[in-house]
Amino acid sequence: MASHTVENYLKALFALANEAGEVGISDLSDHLTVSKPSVNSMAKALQQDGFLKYEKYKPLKLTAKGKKAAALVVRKHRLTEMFLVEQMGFGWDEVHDIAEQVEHVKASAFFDRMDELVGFPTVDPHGSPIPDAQGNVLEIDCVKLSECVVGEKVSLVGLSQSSKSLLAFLDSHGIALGHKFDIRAVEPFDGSMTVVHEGAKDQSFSLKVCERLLVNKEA
Amino acid sequence: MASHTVENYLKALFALANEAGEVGISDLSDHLTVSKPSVNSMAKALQQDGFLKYEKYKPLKLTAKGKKAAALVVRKHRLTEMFLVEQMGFGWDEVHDIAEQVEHVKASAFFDRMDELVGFPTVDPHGSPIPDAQGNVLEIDCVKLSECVVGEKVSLVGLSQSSKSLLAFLDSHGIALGHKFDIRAVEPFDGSMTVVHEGAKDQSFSLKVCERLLVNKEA
DNA sequence: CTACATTGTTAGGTCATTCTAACAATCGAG
DNA sequence: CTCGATTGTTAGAATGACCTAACAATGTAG
Repeated sequence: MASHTVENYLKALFALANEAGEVGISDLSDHLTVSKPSVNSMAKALQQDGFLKYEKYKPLKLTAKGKKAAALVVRKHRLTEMFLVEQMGFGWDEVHDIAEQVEHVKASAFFDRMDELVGFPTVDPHGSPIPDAQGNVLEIDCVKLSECVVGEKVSLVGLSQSSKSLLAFLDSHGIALGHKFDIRAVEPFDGSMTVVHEGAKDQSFSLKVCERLLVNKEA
Repeated sequence: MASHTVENYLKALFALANEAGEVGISDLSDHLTVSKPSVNSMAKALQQDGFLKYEKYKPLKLTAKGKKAAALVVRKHRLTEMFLVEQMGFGWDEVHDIAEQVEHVKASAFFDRMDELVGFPTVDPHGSPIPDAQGNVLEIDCVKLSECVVGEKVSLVGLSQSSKSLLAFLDSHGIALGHKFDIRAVEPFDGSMTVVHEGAKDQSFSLKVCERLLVNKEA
């Protein structure tokens, strides 16, 4: 089985490919806070093990094997997050760091049982899809709130790059997954948006926030 | 914090000291299935970090710091076992291997929450005491069943060196922690014992089994 | 008290993972 | 197209954890 370290590289590769398309050595280096030469040599090792297609000066590409291995780590991570929230009473802002560690546990029975106990969820507490046991990821039909226009009614289905501070922001504004928003205004100057939150009070979000909120247009 | 490996050495040192008193390099080497030179150099490293008192050719001795660190790992292990049985529906024979991995998770909030959810237990599913958050271990008042004599009434409070096969044996004989036994006979030839199990049916156990059953005489 | 078995130590080497320093390739702006 | 910035690569070394081979100390049976 892949080491702790290898699993982290795979996970990073997988995540970066999903949001940025092409992944370079530097991207990984930044994301994992590891030097570029380290990434370089790991890339060669991963290629050796068939996880990665790597050619000098070319972007890194996970093979099918690599994608599957990565997806299975992501599965463990997200099932853990779900379990931590649903069964252990943690807040959605607390679970990432714990899951980051628990995901490296090998015993698959552990995760299968979590899956069962939380009722075979398809998304984690931040709305990210949970890959199935074969490593298949169900794509979620959503767009960034920032790409929506005035008059649209949308509901929050997920977050892009959720961070502790984003989650804290959402909590402090009473926002949770599934909430509905009517888009009232988009400020041309800075891209900030004014919306009606759950048919009740008006709120205004900066572009930075709107780019992180993934919504579904069939509100 | 101590690495995964260091935690395993500490745990082994702790366990061996509790059952054998003196711990030598070879004991650890056997227990961890690692070569003696490896143990030797790790001993020096642990000494360097203040976990161990080590002098050439002398038995290994955990320092107070070492004992505490070890106890905290044991705590995580045993809380996990308890959680796996009580909250996740695993059998007592399945939890050791999973806990062996989960115990290395750093996030203490994770274990504190387990502790809470299973009601702050003092012993794990095999009757072994769970150290408290400060690393103190409550000694359990018990003796081996093999040390008891005819006529005594005892109850099972724990197991010594529980293994998958011992647990399977107990399961197949319907024996669980808390069950009561009246000692009917002790066979002088091989030390096997005949007992009345839970006031009902007679059962006979080999010496090997009796040495693994820890009982309390105030049945 | 010697001899052998057990136990522990040293020396030296491997592998995974990381680093820094120095250099090379690529790409975009002008 | 050339220059400089960015990005990627090589070389070389460190660290933690492990190994085997060879040797040294210890302790016990006779």
